[in-house]
Amino acid sequence: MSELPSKSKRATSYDVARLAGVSQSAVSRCFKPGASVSKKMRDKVLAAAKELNYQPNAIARGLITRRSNLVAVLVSSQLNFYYPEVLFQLTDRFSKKGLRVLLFTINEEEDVEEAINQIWQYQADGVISASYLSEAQHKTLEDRQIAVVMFNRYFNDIPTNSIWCDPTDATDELISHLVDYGHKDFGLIYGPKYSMVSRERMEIVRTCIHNRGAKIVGETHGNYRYESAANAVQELMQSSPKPTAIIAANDMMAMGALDELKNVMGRSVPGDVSVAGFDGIGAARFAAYELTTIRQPIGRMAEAAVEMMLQRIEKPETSKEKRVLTGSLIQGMSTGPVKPV
Amino acid sequence: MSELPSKSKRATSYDVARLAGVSQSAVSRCFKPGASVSKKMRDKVLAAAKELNYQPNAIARGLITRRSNLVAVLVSSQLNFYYPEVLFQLTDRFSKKGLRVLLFTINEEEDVEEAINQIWQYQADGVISASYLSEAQHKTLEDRQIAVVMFNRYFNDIPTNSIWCDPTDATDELISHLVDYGHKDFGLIYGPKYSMVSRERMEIVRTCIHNRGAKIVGETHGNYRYESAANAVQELMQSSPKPTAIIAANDMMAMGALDELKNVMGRSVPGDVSVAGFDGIGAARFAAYELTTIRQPIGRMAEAAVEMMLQRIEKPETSKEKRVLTGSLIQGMSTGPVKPV
DNA sequence: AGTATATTTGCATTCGAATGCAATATTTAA
DNA sequence: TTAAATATTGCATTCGAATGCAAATATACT
Repeated sequence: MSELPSKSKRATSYDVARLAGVSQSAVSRCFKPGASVSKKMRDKVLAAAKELNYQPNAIARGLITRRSNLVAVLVSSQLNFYYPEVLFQLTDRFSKKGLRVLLFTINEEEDVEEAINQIWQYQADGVISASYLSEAQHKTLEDRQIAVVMFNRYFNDIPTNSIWCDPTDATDELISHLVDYGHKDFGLIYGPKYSMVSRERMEIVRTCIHNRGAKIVGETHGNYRYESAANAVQELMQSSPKPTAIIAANDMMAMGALDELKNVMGRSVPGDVSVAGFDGIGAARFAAYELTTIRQPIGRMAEAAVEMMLQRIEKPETSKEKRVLTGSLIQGMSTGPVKPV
Repeated sequence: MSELPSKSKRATSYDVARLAGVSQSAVSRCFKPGASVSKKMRDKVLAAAKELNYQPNAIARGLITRRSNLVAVLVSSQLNFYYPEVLFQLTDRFSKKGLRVLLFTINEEEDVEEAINQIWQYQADGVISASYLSEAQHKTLEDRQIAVVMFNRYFNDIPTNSIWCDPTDATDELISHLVDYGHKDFGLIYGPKYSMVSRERMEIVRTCIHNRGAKIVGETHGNYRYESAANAVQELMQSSPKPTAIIAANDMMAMGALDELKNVMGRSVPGDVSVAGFDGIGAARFAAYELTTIRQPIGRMAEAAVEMMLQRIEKPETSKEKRVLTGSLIQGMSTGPVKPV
């Protein structure tokens, strides 16, 4: 008949217990899903909890249960619209499963180390990496019993829990379309040299091009960002013969390439040059681009990643798994027949 | 001489203390910045800590200090490139200040309630809201002593800690340019009805237009997303006289409007119609758009928000503050003189 | 009713680090 | 050299919820 509860001080399970006239353990059990509690007890406790605005303290809970229900998500902070899409998809889904997202943006290699430290300090239950992560760093996390799921990357040498998108079929479809359209000379824009995704995608592209009897007249690198495509295109257009089709390792660069061709170099797309990318980000569908692209099913990939993460957190010992979804070709307006000479 | 440390079990401050032959309190103090520790002690402890891979457990620390060093960030999950930019800027900066970001994506009103619950459970020290937040919800957070900083929004009726961007001068500059270019008939695309940002921006636009002796020939609403601009533009172009300049409440809609005009309706921009937006997002600078827009200094706003948040967390009692930065006009290629008839 | 069984509840302890206070060590001043 | 002042260290307790185990209560069965 005296304490004002929530105003100055947060109510604890003891406060609720006192008000409801039961033990603290009882309160705790009322907030634990499968626990053994009678209906009468639960009603009493929940009423008291409501009155005091009580919500269990996740910090205290985490301390004793050794489960923080936090998942760290590592994404690159570069201006590549792919990352926000992935991040938001993951976050929405984790929320629904009762996990909170601790966000880490990665600019440079060192940021990963710092993130790993923080992840360890905060006892995150798991990590989704959609960013660089060395094998050593991966191992550090595993050693510390933190579940790791790699999003759109994996290691060749060690088993990894990962979600991967296989663009092979869609790429073949893309290239054969282009070849059917009369394209024989291709220019390729890779992502950064260290990027496995880029290497893998472009390797498939190369193979398909050769299989279809066409050839690569120029290859260069960008850094996955829009701006980096401008130089790349300039360089490719120096080749002789000039490419009639340009494939970029992601949509951001494809958009940059398309803009450079149309708006700076005054070429028409797809009239003079066809352009295609990878990812299928939202912006690729904007009318200014209508990009032909190999789409990753980001929603389904996120779904799979979340599922795998829950799995790993529950049963850390089960063997590693690589889940592969397939990319699909989106036929946009940025590719078309070669202009008759 | 027996326990293997990190492999199966995480080292605690006690383990470090034992190895270094000191007390647990000493270990704790070695990890607290300003604490009283001799050099000898610190060296011994840090060496032991290193050997055991020890990092203080943020969860346990949070329990006793009542500071989680977590900041919740609420952003809308809609596909509007403005949010990721803000989010990443905030996250980068919070990291540097030793705060972790707990991310909440908001789809619908109810998500906010859930987020508030989680914030309470996780004892977040503060909340940055770049999303809906009702006065009642704001009050709930304040009552619970959680620092709240509103990003790009504020309440009229109650004092709020907020960061706001004032576009007045830049808008006046924009409109006067347009009027000088001969524009007399304006079409406006608002954001969603409930959006204060939209209302405020467009009110300024209206005022400027009237002050300059031009007139508004059509007004309609979008939902801030790219796609929503298509209908809006169709509607505006039914007006008579038709607008020669269209101002959208954000860049996403301006981009959508521009694309609808150019690529669907076959008008030239800025030849037939000039288009301008608000925000100054990265995509607005793409060559396909080169949007004229009123830029928010997102980096500086994020900086200010982080600063204010730290301030609030340290000294919750200091009086509320609204910090206003000014927007600036970016002259792109999407606006120009009216075509002579 | 009386016993056996199943369900609820409470007690006491635990998780890992921080901190006020007292005890000890070190430095300074005289 | 010694007393006084200062800097370090350790002890013991605290934060708030979860849980194994034992005690108490309810239910089922004969």
